[in-house]
Amino acid sequence: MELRQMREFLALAEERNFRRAAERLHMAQPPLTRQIRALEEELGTALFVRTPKGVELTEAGQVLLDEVPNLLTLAGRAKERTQLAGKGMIGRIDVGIFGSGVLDVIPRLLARFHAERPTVEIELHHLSKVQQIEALRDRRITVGFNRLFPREPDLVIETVLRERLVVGLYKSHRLCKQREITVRDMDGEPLILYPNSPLPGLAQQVASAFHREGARMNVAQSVEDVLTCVALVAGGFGLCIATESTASLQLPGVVYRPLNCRFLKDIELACIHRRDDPSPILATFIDVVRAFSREWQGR
Amino acid sequence: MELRQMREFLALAEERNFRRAAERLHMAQPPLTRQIRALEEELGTALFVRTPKGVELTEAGQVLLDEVPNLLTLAGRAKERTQLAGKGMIGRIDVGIFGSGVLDVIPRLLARFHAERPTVEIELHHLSKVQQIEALRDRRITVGFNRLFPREPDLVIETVLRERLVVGLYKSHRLCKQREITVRDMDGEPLILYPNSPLPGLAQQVASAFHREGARMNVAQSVEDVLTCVALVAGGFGLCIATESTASLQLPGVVYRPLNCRFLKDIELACIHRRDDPSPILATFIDVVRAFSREWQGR
DNA sequence: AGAATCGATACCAATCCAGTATTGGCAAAC
DNA sequence: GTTTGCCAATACTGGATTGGTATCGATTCT
Repeated sequence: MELRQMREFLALAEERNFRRAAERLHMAQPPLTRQIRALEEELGTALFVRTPKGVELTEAGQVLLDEVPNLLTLAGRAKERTQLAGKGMIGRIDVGIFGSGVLDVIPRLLARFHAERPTVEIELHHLSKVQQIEALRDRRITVGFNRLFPREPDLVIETVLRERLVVGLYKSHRLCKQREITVRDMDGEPLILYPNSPLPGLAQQVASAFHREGARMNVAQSVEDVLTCVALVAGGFGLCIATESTASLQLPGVVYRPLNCRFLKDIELACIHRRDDPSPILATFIDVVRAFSREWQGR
Repeated sequence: MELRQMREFLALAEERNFRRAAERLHMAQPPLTRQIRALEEELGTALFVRTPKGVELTEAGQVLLDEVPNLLTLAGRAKERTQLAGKGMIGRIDVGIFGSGVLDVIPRLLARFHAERPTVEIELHHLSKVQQIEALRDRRITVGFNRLFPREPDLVIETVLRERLVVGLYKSHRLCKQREITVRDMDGEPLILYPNSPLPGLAQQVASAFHREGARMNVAQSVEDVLTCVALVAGGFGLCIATESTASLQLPGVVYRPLNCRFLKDIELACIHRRDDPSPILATFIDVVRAFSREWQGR
C-alpha cells in the first residue's frame, strides 16, 4: 500500500468517476483503473462498486476513506517538518556558556539568533571550558562559548570578539585615584585569581604578564566564577583582573579601571563547535555569530 | 514521498548501516542507497550523514524519524480495518422490522447474527412494509423483515419461515371451548383486522379466505400493529387472526386457538434486501438467516 | 602493508508504468 | 428501436524505474 495509491483512492472516492479523478490526478484513466485494482487486490476486497454512471464506495471503501485523509495529512506534516528541520527552521540548539561572556555578549547574541529563528529552541548549559569540550564530543551541546579555547583537530573555534581588560577594586583602594592601572601598580597587591581552570585561560595570562613585567603576584584567593570573584572584591579581599563585560556587574563598593599592559591588551571570547556537525541550525548560528562579530568590530 | 521509502528510511535509521538495512528489507544495498538519496532529494535535505562506519541521522532525519513510525502504524491500521470491513467483520447493518416477527423470530435471529459477528453494530428500525421498501431503495436499511413482500426486480426476498395462524379471542368467548377454530366458526363475528396496509398482507388473505369459505367478515376495527390488535381482543372488541408468534404476547384474558382453514394454512415471514448490495455484512447476515431457516424447518 | 567494511557508482536486465487506441456495457435521447 | 454518449476495462507499446551484480574509493582494523 503506497501513499500514491491513497491519493488516487481519495480522488476517486471524492469524484466517484474514474475519468474525472484521473483528470484531477493529471493522469490518464486506464492507469488509474489499474492502480485502484492493484490496491483492491492487495487489500483483498473491493473498494468501489462500478456502476454504469460511475463508482460508489463499498463498506470497505468507506472504512478506508475514514483513514486516508488523516494519513495523507500526517504524511504532509512529516514532509514539511523534515524540510523545515533541514533548513534549520525548527529544532533546538544546546549552548554551553561560562564566565563573564554571560553578563553581556552572549545574551545579546542569543537574542539576535532567536530573532532570526524564533522556532528554534535554545537550551543553555552552564559548563566550564573542559566540560564544554567534553559535551561537544558527546553531542550534549552544539556550541560552546568561552575564552582561550585550546586548538583541537575535531573542533572549530570562531572568535566572536576581543575585549579589553579592567581591574576591579574596592572604592577605598589607593589605586582608584588613577585613571588606569598597570601591572606594576599591582605589585604585591592581594589578587583574586579567576577563572581557576586546568586549561590555559585568563588566570594564566595574568600570571605570565606579572612575570614579564617583573611584578610579584600575590594570590589572595582563586575562584571559579565571575560573580564570586567580584563579590570578593566588594568584600575587600583584593583586586581582580577581568574583562570589560564584567564591569556591567555593579556590586556596591566595586569600581573598575582600565588595565594598561602591553603583554595583556585584550582577551578573546570565542565560540566552539564540532567540525563534522552538518546541522543547518548550527550553520545559521555561526552566521549570526559572524554578523555580530563584524558589527562589534565596526563599533 | 512513498510509504515504501518510509519503511526503508526507518530500517536504515534503525540499523544505521546500509547493508544491514538492505538485508532487513530483502534487497541489495545499491537500490537502498538510491531510494534514500531520492527521498533526500525530494525533501531537499540530507537525512543521514555517511560515515566510514555507517550512517547517522541528521537533525532533519531525526525529525522524520519522529513521524515515520506513527505514520506506518496508521497505514497498517488503515489496511487492517479495510480488510476487516471487506470480510464483513466490522461495520453496521440497519434492519427494518415490523409486526409479530419482532415478538419472537427476529430477536432470535439477530442474536444469532450478533454471536457470529459481535463487532458488527446492529441498528433496528421499526418500519412498515412500504417504508421498508423505500428505505432499502434509499439505502437507509440493509435488510427488512416482513410478511408477504411483493416481488420487486431490484430486491431479493428470502423466506425465513412459514408460521401457522392462530385465532386470538377473549377467554369468555364461546369459541374458546373448541380446540381449533375454522373460518366458518367466525362467520359474522366481530373481527380486528391487522395489519392495515396498502400492500397485500395478512388482512387481504383473511378477507379472501372468508370469501372463499362463504363466511361473512365483520370488521370491528382495523389496526396497524400487533400490540394494539391483541390489546383490543383483551378489551373484548372481537377476535383476531394472527401468527403463532403472536401467541407469545400474553395479555390478560386473551387466549389463542389454532386456525383450521385449507385456504389459509400458514404465512411466510421473509427478509428482503437489495439485489445489487455487495456488502459482505449482508452476505453473512443472509447466511445466518438461511441457517436459521433450515434449523427451524428441521424442528 | 593488507584485509575488511563502509557507502557510492556503473552498468545491465527485468519490471513496472503511463499513455493511446479500442472495446464492451449500459442508458438516455431521438 | 436505433443511435449517441458516457462509463470502466482491456490491449498494446515505448519509456521510466527498479533491482541486481560487479566494482570502486575511502577508511579502519589487524
